[in-house]
Amino acid sequence: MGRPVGANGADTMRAIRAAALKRIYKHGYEAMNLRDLAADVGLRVGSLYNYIPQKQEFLGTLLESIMQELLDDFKQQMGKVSGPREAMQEFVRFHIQWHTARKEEVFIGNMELRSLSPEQYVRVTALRKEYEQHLLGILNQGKKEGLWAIEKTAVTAKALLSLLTGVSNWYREDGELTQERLIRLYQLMVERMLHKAESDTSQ
Amino acid sequence: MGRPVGANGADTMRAIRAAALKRIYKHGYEAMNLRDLAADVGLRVGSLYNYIPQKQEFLGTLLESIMQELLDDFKQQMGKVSGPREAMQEFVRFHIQWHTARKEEVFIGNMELRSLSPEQYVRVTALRKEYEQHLLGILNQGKKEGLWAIEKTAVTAKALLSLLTGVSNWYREDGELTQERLIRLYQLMVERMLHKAESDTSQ
Amino acid sequence: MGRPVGANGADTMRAIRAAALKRIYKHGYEAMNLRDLAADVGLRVGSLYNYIPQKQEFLGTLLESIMQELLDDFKQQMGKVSGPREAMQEFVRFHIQWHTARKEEVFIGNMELRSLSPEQYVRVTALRKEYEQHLLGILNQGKKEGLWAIEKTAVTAKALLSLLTGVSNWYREDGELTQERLIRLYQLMVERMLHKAESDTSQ
Amino acid sequence: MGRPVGANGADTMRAIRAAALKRIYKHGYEAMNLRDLAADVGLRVGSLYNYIPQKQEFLGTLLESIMQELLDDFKQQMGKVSGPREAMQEFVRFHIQWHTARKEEVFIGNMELRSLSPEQYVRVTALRKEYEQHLLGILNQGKKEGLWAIEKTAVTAKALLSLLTGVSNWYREDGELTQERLIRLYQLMVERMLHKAESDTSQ
DNA sequence: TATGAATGAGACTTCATTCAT
DNA sequence: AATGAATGAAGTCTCATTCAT
Repeated sequence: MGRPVGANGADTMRAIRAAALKRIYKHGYEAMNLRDLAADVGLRVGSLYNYIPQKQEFLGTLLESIMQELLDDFKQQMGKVSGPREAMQEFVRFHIQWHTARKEEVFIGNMELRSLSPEQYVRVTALRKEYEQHLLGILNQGKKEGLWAIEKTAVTAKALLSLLTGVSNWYREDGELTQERLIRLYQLMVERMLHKAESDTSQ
Repeated sequence: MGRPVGANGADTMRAIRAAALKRIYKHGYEAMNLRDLAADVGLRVGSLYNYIPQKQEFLGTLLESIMQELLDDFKQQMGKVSGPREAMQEFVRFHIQWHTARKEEVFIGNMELRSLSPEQYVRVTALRKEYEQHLLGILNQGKKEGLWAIEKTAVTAKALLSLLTGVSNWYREDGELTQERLIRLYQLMVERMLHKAESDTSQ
Repeated sequence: MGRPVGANGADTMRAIRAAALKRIYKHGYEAMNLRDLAADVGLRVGSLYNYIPQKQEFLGTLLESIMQELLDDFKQQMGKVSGPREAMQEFVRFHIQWHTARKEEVFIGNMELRSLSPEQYVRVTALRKEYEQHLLGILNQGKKEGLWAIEKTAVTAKALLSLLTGVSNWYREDGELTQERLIRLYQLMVERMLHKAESDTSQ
Repeated sequence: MGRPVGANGADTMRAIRAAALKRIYKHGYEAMNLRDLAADVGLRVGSLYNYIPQKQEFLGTLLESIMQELLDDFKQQMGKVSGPREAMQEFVRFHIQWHTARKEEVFIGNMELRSLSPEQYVRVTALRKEYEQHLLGILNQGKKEGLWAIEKTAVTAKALLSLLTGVSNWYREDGELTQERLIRLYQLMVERMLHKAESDTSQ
């Protein structure tokens, strides 16, 4: 009992977040119990409550902060691109980089929406939509400029997000495929997907 | 007590499966409790055990049967296609049809793998791989015939599956987009994605 | 596990109520833990939840039913009295009888109001007020008929209730004082308290 | 950290006592948690332990000091009365004054006896009995002098205490009834209650 | 003195599961 | 087959209390 030497609240909070991320990623929010989570960071379960108000609340803020970080990183990195073509290439690069580097965050950000309370759900999905809007913007711009063969931008946006996000499901950083090559492959696929070919019979 | 009029074992079993599907889809396997599931089909929780052995076992057979049905349906429908081009178009059609018609099954077939016991996991993922192998076969065939610009078939297969499966995340049958048009749009995208364009600088 | 021979829901429910009454009486609602309560009736704590929804809910319905029984008994027993004098004598008798026979109920009905949720509190105190109204009615009637020296009926009603209810705090049925004599003593005191004496200088 | 400007140990201790009084009065000793109590006086829970030894100990000394103050005040104020009649009038006045001015203390002094440890219980109830003895003394004196119609002084003492103490349950200082008038009303009631009337059929 | 960090005990509650009827 | 009654394990959460700083 009492305060152990070297205890530091901010560090512990970060450790809890990291441990929770891993556990939720592996077995899901419902399957993560607080006793194990506490043990991961060297605490007893009661002590967790010095850091989180409720398990449910914790999930909400976790997901919200993940989406917020994604958005922040995105805005920072995408500031200086010029045309839609370059923007799309950059989008692919950014999305894949983030979704391979932050695989766990991304996964639970997609999977655990169903474990949120209604209020939390609204907040988190609002951030997701904001991100999607950026992609839609690029597509619309390119379509307006006549660059791409896009039938319905809304569908294309959904398709692109599925395509790119799927990477996090199978890509392993320690595999033979380097991240740079992975990005190049996807940039190519996307380029082709959007390309206006003569053979197109669309519409 | 006693058997109510009109009750039929097979019907009840089907009702349980359907109710479980809905509940797992909405809030996950862990969040589905047997009391509620029983209530869905007009039973008390104890009576469920006349139909299922254990909650965990039940999940395993549920997922396995879903994958098995997918495979069976696939084999039946894909029997008569000739070349890889036609095969790919058919694959897109089949996958989207199944993934929109059986949205709940598909979703939990992807999401609840982590709730399986190791043995169950092996069995179910084996079926998933078998399905993926069919797609890989088509891609390899097309590549061999020089039809498509494919850098790495493994990556392309993963990419295609993400792309197509993603449909189930957002498509609503009651929306303005008909299923036929949806399929056509995706067939186009896939065609373009695989298309060997002159401008391609790949490899 | 499973259903033991001879288990019967209604009996168990009654036993739980009785055991709870005793425990709350002795140490208060907050100090009553469900493990002990369950043990009192030969159950494990989880089994309690086949009978009660929540500890808090349980308290609410317990108090409500106590007050309701008091009211029901009161109405039944007081049906046939004629004038206010007789009514008052009967009221004293009834109140003391009930408050000595049902000492535990009475005590927690008074003490645990503070442990109720706001909604529960409203419901229970409404019943208490209804009971008090009956006493007020008798007092007003007697005052109208000029029988008694009552300055403020509201104050007198409160005073009488304190006086009579207090009995439950100290009276022991196994003491030397018989219940009949106790009642007689209080009837006398009340009679004198209300008596219009010549020496009265009031008003 | 460190001692805030203007803080004073004795003041803080008083503030804690006052805050505890309010909380225990409202929801009971068990329902008062030290975190909230600390917050009431602008402290964190750990700091409380610079003032109190244990929650349980604290309750004991609190109740003991309340009863001691009651006794001290009583002795001081009742020193100079002469006969039993005057003494009784004074007793009523004193009791009501104290029980309306110190409503919270009085209430918890009555209610939280059950939360005391056995040793604490003995100490506090000894003080209560001492107070009751004073009332008994007055009654016996009056009975000896043939002033009053008292069947059993012990019962009458209990009855009087219930009657008078009950005031604290409903009297509001901001109501229409002044304290002086309240006292007068109760003095009258008590006088009548003890009065030897010709109509008395007792004994 | 005050605080932040920790703990252990124990509370309420949920739930899959069993079994006599 | 269906139900009511029970259980044990485990989960979330609260709280008095301790102690290094």
